Amino acid sequence: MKGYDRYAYEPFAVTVDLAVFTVRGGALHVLLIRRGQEPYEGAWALPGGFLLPRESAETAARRELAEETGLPEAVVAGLHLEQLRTYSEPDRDPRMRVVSVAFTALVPDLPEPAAGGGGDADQARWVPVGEAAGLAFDHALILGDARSRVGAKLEYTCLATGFCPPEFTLGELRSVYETVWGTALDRPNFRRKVLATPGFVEAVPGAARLTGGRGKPAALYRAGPATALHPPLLRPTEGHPK
Amino acid sequence: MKGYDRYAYEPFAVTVDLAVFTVRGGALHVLLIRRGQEPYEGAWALPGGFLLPRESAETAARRELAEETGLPEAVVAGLHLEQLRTYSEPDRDPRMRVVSVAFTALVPDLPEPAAGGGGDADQARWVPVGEAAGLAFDHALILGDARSRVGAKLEYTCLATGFCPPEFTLGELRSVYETVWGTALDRPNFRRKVLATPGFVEAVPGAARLTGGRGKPAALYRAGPATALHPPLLRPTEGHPK
DNA sequence: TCTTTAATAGTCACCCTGACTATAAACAGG
DNA sequence: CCTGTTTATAGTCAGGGTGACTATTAAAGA
Repeated sequence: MKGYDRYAYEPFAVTVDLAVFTVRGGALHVLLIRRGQEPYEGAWALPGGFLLPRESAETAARRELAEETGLPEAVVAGLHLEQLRTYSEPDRDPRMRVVSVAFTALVPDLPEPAAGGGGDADQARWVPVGEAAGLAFDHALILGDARSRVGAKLEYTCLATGFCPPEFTLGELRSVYETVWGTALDRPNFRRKVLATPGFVEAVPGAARLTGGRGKPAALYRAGPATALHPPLLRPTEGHPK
Repeated sequence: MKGYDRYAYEPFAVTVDLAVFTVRGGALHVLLIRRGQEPYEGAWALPGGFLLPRESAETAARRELAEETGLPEAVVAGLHLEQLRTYSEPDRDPRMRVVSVAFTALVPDLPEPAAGGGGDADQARWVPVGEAAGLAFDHALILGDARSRVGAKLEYTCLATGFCPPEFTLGELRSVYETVWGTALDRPNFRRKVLATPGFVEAVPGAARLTGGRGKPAALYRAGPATALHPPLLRPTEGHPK
């Protein structure tokens, strides 16, 4: 706060931008909206918006998330939402100086294409991250940073369960890792590792899921109370031959 | 950017705050300045200041760091500086709405008490983190977050060398870990681990340090090109008995 | 000279991990 | 109805990293 009263300070516009991920059909998807006006009219962009006068960035991010996904407030309140970083390059918005606090969120595969509800976005859609090109502003950079962060977080936190419905099989959980990391994991080893981590998942007392797809029916699990993974679940040979 | 032209947006003041750490005499220290005016006049605070009109937060943070520490620009340009997170609670500053982007920096033990140079702070001082109480604004929260981050980063990155002078002994490096983590580490095991990680440190071709302190003279090392630690160097029993 | 301190070398057992094999239980198709 | 495919689950085995520990060397200080 040095110089607080000495420098003339410039007012900035402050926004939040959200990189909302889900796993759908074996591919990592991100929620994008189509811009309805200049600049970048017609281009796809990350959802987001201005902070209201008495809102923190976290509050604004959760509000925007609820508006864009159409999820009920109660559900949104329980979702994993995390500050990524703040983007403040002077020319990131061609009209004026905008500082944006970026967030990352993980949601299970939603039944509807999202954003039919209260959102005032022109159009909203889940897009495979590989196909998200030509994003407005510096949103490609933000998306890249968010993608890296999510991949890294899977290694040493339990938040992969955030991509899963309330009850899931170990196969579904493994497919989250395989989808985000883009690598295949050994089934028995993954199972051993997850079950050996106390508090990561807990078995559902009821029966096993029956005629889901092909193959032997799998047991159902719920997310456990743990948040960190010790020791971590490292992705294979991530450029570093272990 | 949804609603960009729909909501009336409120202008905010944007600042950077810096948690600058160093290891000195077996204790983790943080750089604090004494506030010269209200609010919190006379209280200690993290160094920081407003973004200039065409500055990014990163640029502003590095500029403030140079001003506060009195280090030459060339040195500051090479220091490790990392965004921590953005603090945007509406009432974090009693006068007006201020959004602050917080950064963490690691510096070697500086010869001078710092901030005699170009800084316009009332007074600047290195303070052991344990004795930093009654900080202005939400700076105690920021300091706590920064401290956690630094501790965690030591586990899976090489940035402990950022606390060391250009050439250092393994004992000095180990003392960085012990100081930040507050735990004792086994000497031989630490040595084995560090030397087994390619690119973490590299031996200095010259001779060993001679009459430093007591004990057998130690070999000198430099920071290597690696930035990540695979596998990580986990702190002992960090609540999770491995 | 003897003690203390720190650096360095080396040992050993345990556990985690990756790689792999085997069995069970569903479905698809002929 | 049988067979092949798919997935879940159980289990084995060797190698590597780690924690715990001992031993040796080389300096400073009393």
